[in-house]
Amino acid sequence: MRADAQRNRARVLEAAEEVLARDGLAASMRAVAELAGVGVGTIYRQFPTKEALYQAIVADRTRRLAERAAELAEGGDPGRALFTFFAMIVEHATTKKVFVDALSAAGVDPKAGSPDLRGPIETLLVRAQRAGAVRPDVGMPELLALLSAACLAAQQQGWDPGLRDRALAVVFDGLRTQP
Amino acid sequence: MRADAQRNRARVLEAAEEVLARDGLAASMRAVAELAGVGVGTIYRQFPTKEALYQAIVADRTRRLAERAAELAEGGDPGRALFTFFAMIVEHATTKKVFVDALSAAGVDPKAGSPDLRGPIETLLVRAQRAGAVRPDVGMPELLALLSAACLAAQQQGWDPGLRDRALAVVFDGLRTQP
Amino acid sequence: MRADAQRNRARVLEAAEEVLARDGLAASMRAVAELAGVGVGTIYRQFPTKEALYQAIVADRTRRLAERAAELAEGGDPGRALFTFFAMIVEHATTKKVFVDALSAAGVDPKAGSPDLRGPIETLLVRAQRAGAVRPDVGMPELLALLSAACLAAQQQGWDPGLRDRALAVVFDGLRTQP
Amino acid sequence: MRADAQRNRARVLEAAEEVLARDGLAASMRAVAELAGVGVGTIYRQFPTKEALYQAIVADRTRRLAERAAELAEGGDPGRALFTFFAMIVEHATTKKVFVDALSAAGVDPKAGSPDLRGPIETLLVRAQRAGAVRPDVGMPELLALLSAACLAAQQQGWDPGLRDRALAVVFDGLRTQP
DNA sequence: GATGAATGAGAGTTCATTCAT
DNA sequence: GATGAATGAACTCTCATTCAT
Repeated sequence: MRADAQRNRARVLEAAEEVLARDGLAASMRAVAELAGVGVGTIYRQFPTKEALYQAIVADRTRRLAERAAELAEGGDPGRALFTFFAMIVEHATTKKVFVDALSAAGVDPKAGSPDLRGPIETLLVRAQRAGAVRPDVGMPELLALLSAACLAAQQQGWDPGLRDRALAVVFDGLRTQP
Repeated sequence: MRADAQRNRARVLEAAEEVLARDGLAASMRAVAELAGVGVGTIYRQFPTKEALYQAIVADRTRRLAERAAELAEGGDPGRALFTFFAMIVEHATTKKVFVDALSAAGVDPKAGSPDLRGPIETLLVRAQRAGAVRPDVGMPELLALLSAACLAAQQQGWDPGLRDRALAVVFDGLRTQP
Repeated sequence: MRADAQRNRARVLEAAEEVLARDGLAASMRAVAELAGVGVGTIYRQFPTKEALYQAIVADRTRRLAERAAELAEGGDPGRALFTFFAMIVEHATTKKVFVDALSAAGVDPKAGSPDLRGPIETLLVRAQRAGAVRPDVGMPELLALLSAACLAAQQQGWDPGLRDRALAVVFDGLRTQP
Repeated sequence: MRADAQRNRARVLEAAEEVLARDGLAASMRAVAELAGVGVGTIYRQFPTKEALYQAIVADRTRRLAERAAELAEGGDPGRALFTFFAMIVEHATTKKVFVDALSAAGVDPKAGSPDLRGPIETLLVRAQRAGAVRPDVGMPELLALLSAACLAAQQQGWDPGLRDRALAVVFDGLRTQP
């Protein structure tokens, strides 16, 4: 791919995230193009469809999160690692507001359930359970469900850091091995 | 208001809920009108705007849920009452799928945070805390945040009853007074 | 159908014929709407698709021509009747220029082959053959082929009346019973 | 012109004919470029405009047909020569379907009237009339009109060989010296 | 000279909203 | 009061054409 094409692709993705965050699902391709400073045709060269653009955003973001998960899985306190990742991903959702629902409504699993992320998260969960930090009867489905729920609510209602901490504290307590 | 106008209002609200549930945000006024068996003009006579129609649905639904909360607050096990109401509202979200995001994306607070519901929920929470069934350091903000989160995720991802139970079990454990 | 809707439908059809004649296949719905003095939405209310509009024009025109054919079939010189109708239809194509190709390219049979017209034309042909005015070995397929050909060329190249007469004279001589 | 440029020009013309035949008027430059195995820019270097490309195709084809006409004019039965050429050109139109209308709709005279072909055809006509095979009162305008008509209809409606023969038989009979 | 990425006007179509019937 | 025909802005997407690489 040519250098300019690559640069434009990046600009489009960035702009699309921002516009999606502002306008939600109703975001128009024209708005994305204007923010990116390119013509609409340029977007369509890279992403044949509006939905394809959305999916590309998800994929991009998922990849970055998966990397962070892998890092966390390699060292330190297993329980802490899982909770840290959980909190991090929710914080992410808050920052890049509105984007989760846009995507999931577009038929894309919200990031947590996205295939690439399942593996890394499962690793974190299993490690935490082996270390006795998390109840052994908690499975991936409910963990992902809770994660998605927190992401959705955080971004849609704009959880501030304090609220996020308090809400997640409840969830983490529920996940912890009960004495 | 004339009798037929009142009947029409009810039919429109009912149809709007169903169409919203089916088509999500993209629901068109025409579709609502057709299902209700009225002309689009008739809708506009009652609801000046699409958004006004949505808000009316929320209000309608909120009112009914508030009634249920009040009933629950009057008798029985206080802890059980809170959790029952919590679960009930999430189940509701699953059934009337897609409608939460449609509304919240339209600028309407998801039902849980809606003013009319705050009071009844607070009553349930305070009672449960007084009875020692729920941790005293849990406040309304995080309770509502968790409730919204569960509703959003449940309806957007179609939580089945089993998943709902397991996910809520974690949250409820986190809310319960820790030994 | 309401009176105003009917009036608009007629205006749209008329405008569409004219625009099609001017711009050919590339005619835009917006151009039709502007000439008709209505909004584009008004067109779409009556004709769900650009192609549907085109087909409606064909149907309209076919119906009118079929009526003329029926009239001709009822009296007078059978040979003359066939040739008169043939010439009339070609003249028609010249006047309402470009519309034939627009339609046929849109997948619609050029008027001559259009189902409603087959019957009336066959009647004229058979009568002319029985009267000995037209060669008995000429069949409908080639008659329609020649008719279509003349229509297409007449409208696409704007045959003037003199040219039309001379070209059709050749065809008619070829159709006539050879001595 | 460099050798590779010349080769590209040929490839583009060939591809353009094929694409035009397949997609008709809606043929896109991109499709032509892809089939030719060149970039779109390469086409634009040789043909400043889409229409220029179309005209070049016509010119190319006309030149080849003119050569055939000249060959036919040199020997054999004059009447037969005219009719043979007439039939040949119509068959051509059938094979390279859709292309005639694409061109003529683009404002290009259908091949028969194209300047380069007028001369050769006139030669054939005059020879046939001198030999007494064709009526002396038939002029070039109506001959070209009939030829165009047959070409247009043949390609637009996909005349099969049998239909072509029967339709042309009528025209040829009309052209022949009447006893 | 060749390439194909970028452009942006313009295409068909939809839909919230208005208003004559 | 009810109706649904009319409106036209806005949408997604295409494609002839230009120009940096």
